[in-house]
Amino acid sequence: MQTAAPQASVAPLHFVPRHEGADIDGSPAPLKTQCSTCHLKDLCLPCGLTGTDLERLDGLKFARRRVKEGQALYHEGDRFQFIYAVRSGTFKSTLNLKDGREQVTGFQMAGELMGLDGLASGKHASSAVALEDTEICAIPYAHLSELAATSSDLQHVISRLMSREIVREHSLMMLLGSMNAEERLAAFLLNISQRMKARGYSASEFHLRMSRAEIGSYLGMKLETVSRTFSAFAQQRLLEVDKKHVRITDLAGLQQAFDLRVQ
Amino acid sequence: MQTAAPQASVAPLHFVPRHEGADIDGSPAPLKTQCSTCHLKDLCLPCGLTGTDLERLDGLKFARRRVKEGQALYHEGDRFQFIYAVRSGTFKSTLNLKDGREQVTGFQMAGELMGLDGLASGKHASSAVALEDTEICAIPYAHLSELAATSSDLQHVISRLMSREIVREHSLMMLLGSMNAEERLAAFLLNISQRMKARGYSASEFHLRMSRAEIGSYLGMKLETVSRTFSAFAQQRLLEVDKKHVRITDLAGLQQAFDLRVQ
DNA sequence: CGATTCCTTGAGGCATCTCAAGGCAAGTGG
DNA sequence: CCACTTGCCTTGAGATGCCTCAAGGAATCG
Repeated sequence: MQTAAPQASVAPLHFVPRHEGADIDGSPAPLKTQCSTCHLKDLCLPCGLTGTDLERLDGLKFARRRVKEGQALYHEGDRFQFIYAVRSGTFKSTLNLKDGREQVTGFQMAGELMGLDGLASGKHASSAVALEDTEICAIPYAHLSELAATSSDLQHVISRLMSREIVREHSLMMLLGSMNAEERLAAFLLNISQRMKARGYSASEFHLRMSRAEIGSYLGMKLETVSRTFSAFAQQRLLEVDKKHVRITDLAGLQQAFDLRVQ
Repeated sequence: MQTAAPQASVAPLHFVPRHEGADIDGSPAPLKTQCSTCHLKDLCLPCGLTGTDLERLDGLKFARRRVKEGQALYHEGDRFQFIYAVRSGTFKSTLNLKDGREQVTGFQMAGELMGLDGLASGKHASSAVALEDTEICAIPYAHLSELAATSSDLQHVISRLMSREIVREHSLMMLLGSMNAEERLAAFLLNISQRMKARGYSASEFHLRMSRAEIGSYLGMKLETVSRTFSAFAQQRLLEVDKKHVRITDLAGLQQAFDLRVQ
């Protein structure tokens, strides 16, 4: 699935086209990708910005790019140069374990940022792989950084986004540290549900882009346990499930399965 | 142990003295606390800064403060105003679970920052409690933010510190998601060992400031399991343990207990 | 010196893992 | 178009690692 051994990959621009304004597959794209007119602006980087700050963000030049299902956007160890914003589709972020297995550390949907972990050491600390055909914006960090120097509001937005990532991981630690299988899966589904809703999709019925094994890795359980827990929820009439298609029929009940532990 | 209900506490300056340059207990402190001359400058906020940037950081005015064992520096839900740097002693960061238990999300030692998670929403997302008598610097975020606007290097340092926190949590997720009890405790001890070494203390012999229950919460296991795993390591002659005092006698062996899984 | 807190250890239970088998859907090559 | 492969999911049965419950020891404190 990976196109290069994580440690061997050194070409920083491997997947990123140098020519702005065109997709990697050659199909035409807007000459200028602007944040201010993007339909994701309330979820993504520009979130919270208005007026001059938002206009200033339009000074940011970046490439849009398609990443096909199964392809990696970047690998663990790649040089950090870009922050990526998901335009469409879903990604997983993973760490590699010594024994060849992978640990999924997150799933990213439209409007969400990837790659912030690369800032610490200048190299990406995780890999990002598309779970379906996707489109992303590759934002040069150096350029974003320059721009942030001209606007404290923009700088604040970036800091806040990083902080949000920290908070997100806190709650995942809580999940991994103190919940049982049902609570974990309930928490996961409710989180997906919320994020779907925020993107204008149904909160109660959606298609999961990730496999049972990937959900399991993310939630710290085996794929068989994920499957059994789905079946258990179905039997409790909390949801209907057919492979990757999920319909939540009792949101309150699912909430309760999760709420038992969490504040 | 908590001096106020997490949600009820609203006074942002609750624990922070307004008069700079004096400790909370009235004992004299340097009139001006400067980063450039701090013995922790290579571990803490100034890490990586030199010359004019380091000098600029000295423009930052902040209070030093003692927090006694068991006292909270801030509570989950408190208004976010300061970033805190540990000058001496150890803290734990915790999240509150609905059932009254707590989840430990991290331990902070001298030179490490706390409170970055509060940026996301303007309220602290976790609580910080001293595990021994401690001293901290309370850095007003607004002020730091202003200063960062004048120096892209300083701004970069802050971003990098936040990124480091994200990376740290990634590895903890890996630990919680895919390791057994021995691997978890080995990883924990090796991490403490490294951090002690970085602070000029022995890497092989140290005093743990946290209880078995706190270690367990952090590592996602019960205190009895922590205790049993310590005993197992002692029996394998990897270390000697007497309550909170630990002496690692076979660092390589401990590495191996941990390395089995992790890259 | 009793109360309290923390740690250790044992015994038994249970949630999750492991191993295994089979079904279904999509892709592939004859 | 069909046989075959492959990937993913589900379910069962048994194993096991960690949890739960319980008791006792050691250190600390008022």
